[in-house]
Amino acid sequence: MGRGRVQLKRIENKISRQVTFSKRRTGLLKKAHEISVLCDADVALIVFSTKGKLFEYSTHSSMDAILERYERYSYAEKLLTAPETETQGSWTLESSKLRAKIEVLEKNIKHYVGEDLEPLNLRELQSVEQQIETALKRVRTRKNQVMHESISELHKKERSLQEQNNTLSKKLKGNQKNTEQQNVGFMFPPQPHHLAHPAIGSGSFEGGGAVREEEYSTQAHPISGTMMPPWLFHHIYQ
Amino acid sequence: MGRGRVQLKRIENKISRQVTFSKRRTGLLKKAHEISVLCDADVALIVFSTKGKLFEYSTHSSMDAILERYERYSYAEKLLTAPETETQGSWTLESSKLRAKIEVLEKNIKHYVGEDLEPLNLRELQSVEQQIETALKRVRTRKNQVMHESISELHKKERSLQEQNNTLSKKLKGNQKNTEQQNVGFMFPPQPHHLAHPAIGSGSFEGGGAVREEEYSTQAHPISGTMMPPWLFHHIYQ
DNA sequence: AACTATTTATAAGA
DNA sequence: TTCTTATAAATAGTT
Repeated sequence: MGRGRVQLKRIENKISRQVTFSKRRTGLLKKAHEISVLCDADVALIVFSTKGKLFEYSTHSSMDAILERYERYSYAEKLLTAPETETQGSWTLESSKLRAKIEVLEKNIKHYVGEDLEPLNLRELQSVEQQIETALKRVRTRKNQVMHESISELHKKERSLQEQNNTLSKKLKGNQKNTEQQNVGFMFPPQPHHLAHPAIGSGSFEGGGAVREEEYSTQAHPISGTMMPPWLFHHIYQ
Repeated sequence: MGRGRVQLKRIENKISRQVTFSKRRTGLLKKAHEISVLCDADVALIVFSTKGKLFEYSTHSSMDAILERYERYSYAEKLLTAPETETQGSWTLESSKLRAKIEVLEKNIKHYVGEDLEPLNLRELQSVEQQIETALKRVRTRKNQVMHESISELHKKERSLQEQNNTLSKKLKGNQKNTEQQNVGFMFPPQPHHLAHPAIGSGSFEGGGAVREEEYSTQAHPISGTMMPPWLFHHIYQ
């Protein structure tokens, strides 16, 4: 798209290669974002320039989440694809046993992941459904717990800092009664990384009440409302 | 690009969402390939459809290589994923590696079943939750399908039996005009056990319509206000 | 799965 | 880089 066709081969001129890279990278990230929004897909895109600079885009569920999902998804396939070219005699037997076990485990996983459901009858489907529901409940419970722990830890930290703050403030007042302007406030220290999530780290979260899971899957975009498109946001801030 | 602009928001119509996904996915993969060739970049693209199907593209240096590079580049914490140090090729898997795989699979299953969640952090928990939700949707969709199939089959049977019944009834009337008391009705044969649900056997349900997957996640109650008892409702619509 | 009318992306030039 | 513009490509809506 542009003036003149383009051959699908490496652009030799370094400058125009760079320019093209910059333009197309923008376009690619944009399109990745578009398909993820329009079609409700999970997308992860990683691009390394020739020089080794990284550019990335990923749907709300962070890059790591998607990569993890990818690994899980492709893991089974890899195992299945792993060909049987056994040469060693001594451990062939044991090996085949292990393989059998793997097969069983994989079938199990497939059902948990909602694949290969065709052969199941109604009763079996219901059983699987029930199991999955239980699992979901457990996962949510655990998530809840983790969040509450984080929150109360933060509260604790907050209280302790406040105390310290007050103490220092008093000392300061006692020491320098004559001084007019006094610095009383102290900054909080930086939060540990795993708590630095915009929705969790910042206020606006009710620590007391029950936690509804929905709030976390719908990751509000921190900069929505600004002039910057989300696919660019990544380059700059992440 | 096309007839009419497109709003950057989820396409609500399922069919056109799917069509758009298919088209744009092709385009996206193509462009990913193009930039990698033209600009000599390393690209990894992962796309999961709404339904959880995986599509991927990666430059010559395999997906794993790029993901590893990514992980190296960005500080990485991976949990469920085994480091996968295997060299590709036609070689044999050693027992110890098989064991390692089994371990991973078992860990995976445990997570799907909602066990061993303690070591997972918030992000990982969310990822697991999302996967389980997807699985649940799939299982329910499949169950629904099975039930609809059963129902329409029963309707067919019912019609055919009714016809037969009528035919026999007519014959009987013609044969024995003089007899006062006549047995006209015929019993249905016993239903197969898994279908012997009181409300399914009786009419009042439209077996024909296609079932949209969305109906199961959005808890809309399409038939509230009908005569159908809630327990059946649950099976069919959830 | 094809067909087009349009919108987008982008190559080249400045 | 950024802007402009001519043109190639992608694709939304339709059949």
